[in-house]
Amino acid sequence: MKRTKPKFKQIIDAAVVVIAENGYHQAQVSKIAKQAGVADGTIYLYFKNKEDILVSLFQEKMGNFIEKIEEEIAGKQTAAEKLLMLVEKHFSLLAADHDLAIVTQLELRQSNKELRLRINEVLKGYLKVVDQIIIQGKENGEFRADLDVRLARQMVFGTIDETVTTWVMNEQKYDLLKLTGQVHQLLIYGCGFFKPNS
Amino acid sequence: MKRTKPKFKQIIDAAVVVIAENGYHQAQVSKIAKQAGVADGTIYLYFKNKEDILVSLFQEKMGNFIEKIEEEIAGKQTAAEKLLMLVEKHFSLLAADHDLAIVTQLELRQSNKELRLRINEVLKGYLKVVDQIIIQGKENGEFRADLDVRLARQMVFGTIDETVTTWVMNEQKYDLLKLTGQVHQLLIYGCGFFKPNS
Amino acid sequence: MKRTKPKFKQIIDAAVVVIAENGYHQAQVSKIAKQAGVADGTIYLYFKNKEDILVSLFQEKMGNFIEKIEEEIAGKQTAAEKLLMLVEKHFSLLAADHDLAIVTQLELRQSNKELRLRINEVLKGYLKVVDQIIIQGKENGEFRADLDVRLARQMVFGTIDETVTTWVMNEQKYDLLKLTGQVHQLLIYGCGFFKPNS
Amino acid sequence: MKRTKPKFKQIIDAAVVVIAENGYHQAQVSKIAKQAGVADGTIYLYFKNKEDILVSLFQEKMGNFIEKIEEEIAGKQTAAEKLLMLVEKHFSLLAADHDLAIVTQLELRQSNKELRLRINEVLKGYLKVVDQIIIQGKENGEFRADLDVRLARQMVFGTIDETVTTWVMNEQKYDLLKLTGQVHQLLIYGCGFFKPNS
DNA sequence: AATGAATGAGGTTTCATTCAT
DNA sequence: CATGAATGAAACCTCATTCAT
Repeated sequence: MKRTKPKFKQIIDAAVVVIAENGYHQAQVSKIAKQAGVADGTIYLYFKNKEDILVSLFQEKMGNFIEKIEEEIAGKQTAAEKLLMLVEKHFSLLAADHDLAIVTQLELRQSNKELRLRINEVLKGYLKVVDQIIIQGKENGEFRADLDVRLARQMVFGTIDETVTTWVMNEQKYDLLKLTGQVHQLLIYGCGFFKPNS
Repeated sequence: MKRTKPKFKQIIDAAVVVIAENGYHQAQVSKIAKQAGVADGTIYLYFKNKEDILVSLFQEKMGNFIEKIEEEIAGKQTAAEKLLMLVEKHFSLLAADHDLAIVTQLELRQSNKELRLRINEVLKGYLKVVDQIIIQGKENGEFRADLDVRLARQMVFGTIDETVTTWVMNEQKYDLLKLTGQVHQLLIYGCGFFKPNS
Repeated sequence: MKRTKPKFKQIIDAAVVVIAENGYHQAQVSKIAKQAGVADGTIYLYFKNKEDILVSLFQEKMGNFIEKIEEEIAGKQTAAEKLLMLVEKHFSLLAADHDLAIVTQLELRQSNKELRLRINEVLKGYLKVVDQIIIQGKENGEFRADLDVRLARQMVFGTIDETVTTWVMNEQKYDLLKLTGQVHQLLIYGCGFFKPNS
Repeated sequence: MKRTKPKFKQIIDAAVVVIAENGYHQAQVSKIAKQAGVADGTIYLYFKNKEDILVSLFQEKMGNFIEKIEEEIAGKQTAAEKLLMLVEKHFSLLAADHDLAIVTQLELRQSNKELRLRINEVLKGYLKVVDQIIIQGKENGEFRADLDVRLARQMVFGTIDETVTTWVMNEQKYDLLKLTGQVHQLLIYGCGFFKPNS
């Protein structure tokens, strides 16, 4: 399996660095090869084409991402606690890797429609986790019974994503992790966690 | 004033159509000129360069957008009513122009960093409107007093944007406008509109 | 006759200024029109095309040039005196019009082969004057009998031209006119004015 | 070192042929590539841009030029002999390569100011050689003590250059080399080689 | 497995010239 | 006579991908 060979990860990590430093449109294959310490042609022994590098990058990094979040969530009971963990992990994982944050929030979004569709495929795993939390919340009465799962998921992902993007665009000047509590509150209130005043 | 001449709008509208149909990277100036019914060179009598077409497109369309929303909002009293109008207008304006929706949600995001920075400048006007609503809501007690304005704004914009993007990516198969009420509810609950159950 | 109308000269003078200030390749017809205070299209009422402006410019300016030199030379007796006057006038006329000097020595030489051939046609009048001086010098014994007229003419023109070009390239920092005597000496010595040592 | 690779010279030689045959402004990169038998893109593995081809062309050819002349001159004793050798080599090298003569005397002069400045840098090496000959001539009494070195150099270069240009413009119909003796005589007389008659 | 020299398609922009007013 | 908005052809350069070694 190619994906397990050392050069596979080596090239992906090089891609993250090169894209973060130079931007998506200035991340030529030759630059990535140089950063990875291999010849241009070697890239094509591990990846079908340039798009494949980027999709693999997202799969690899986001795969880890989802796995870690699922592990942490498994240990929590309530939907609200799970959501808190999700936000915290989402923030902490990106805050821990500045280059990756730049790549996922800013640079990779400049890719063409086809590539973004394939990236969205990868994202679906993450969105399913969110859906499960919301469904659980509705079932056990934490959240409103009339909550639309898809819309709630869009609020959760949209809010988290917009928060991280704003943080990256502000050059990560403030502490993203400190926002966890307030963002979590926005989300669970939006989900009707506390019953509207009766 | 160039921006008032008929060909200025003519070229911008042509750009929207061409980008929506062919994608950002396949929207050559010659295609836009052909669609607009002018010569390639004529484009450059009205725009400094290709980037200027795209920025002007955004300014023109989003400018209208913000103006219309501000007008409608002015007639409303409460922050919740204003937010409802904002969501409704945002959805209805994009639902009314399928091509424009594709361009703003998917295609224009592929532009390079410099162009996106200039687009963000235009967006700031929109975000200010959101901020004002949130501030009013906090002041008159509709919203939580401990609500962080910036985070709330990010939730509002992130949720709306994510909702529209999902709708566009699903090829606009369902009625975006029908989501208005539920999205609005998510947002005002998130803002603590109804006091947590006491 | 078009050439006598005021706008004809007006446009030519504008061309000299624009070319001197912007360089040959940045001297667009529209810039010349603006400098001349006329519309772009008006240029084409007085000149067949852009090349015609440049050839006319050279004819007009160099025509004056040759006329003035011929007048001055007519009053001199010996070939050596005539050559001195030629050098002096050549230097003084270009030193008096810095823009024209830049245009003739640097900018107009960037024109294409065809244009340069037409410019050379105009130059022939000047070269004939030089030839006549050299022939007279040979006939009356001032110059060597074995002097090749064509080569001598090339020395005269080449030396004067190179001197002026160097002066222009040095941004006209020193006094060109002060070189007259020494340049003259180079030329008449080259022509064998003083008999080789016997 | 790129400059030593065979394709470097191959492309430069192709550029000389293409420019000589088509003229400076009709010498597209694609034509040069075709003539050199390489792909368009290959050009850019050896040259930064089109201008770099032309500067390198001049450096390469004129570099050889200056080297050869310096070698030949080293074997001569007097300034007059050295000057004779300079004229002879200058004429013979250009007479031996008709295309190069066209390129250096006519076509390359159409280049823009920046390119010509870089070409002039290369020329300075040639002019230094001339200066040294003149200075030697003055020191050992061959030439006039009051000879201005800079003006004399301008005469030498101006005369030689004008002679070659005229020969090229006359389509190289006559034998340039046969002019060597007479041109040499013009130059050394101009330098006062034979004392003026006393 | 690894290399890296070579390939070649494709698009933005300028500007001389025209012609309807 | 004069205008100036409109035209449209034409070329440099980049970079993902290949393949002989």
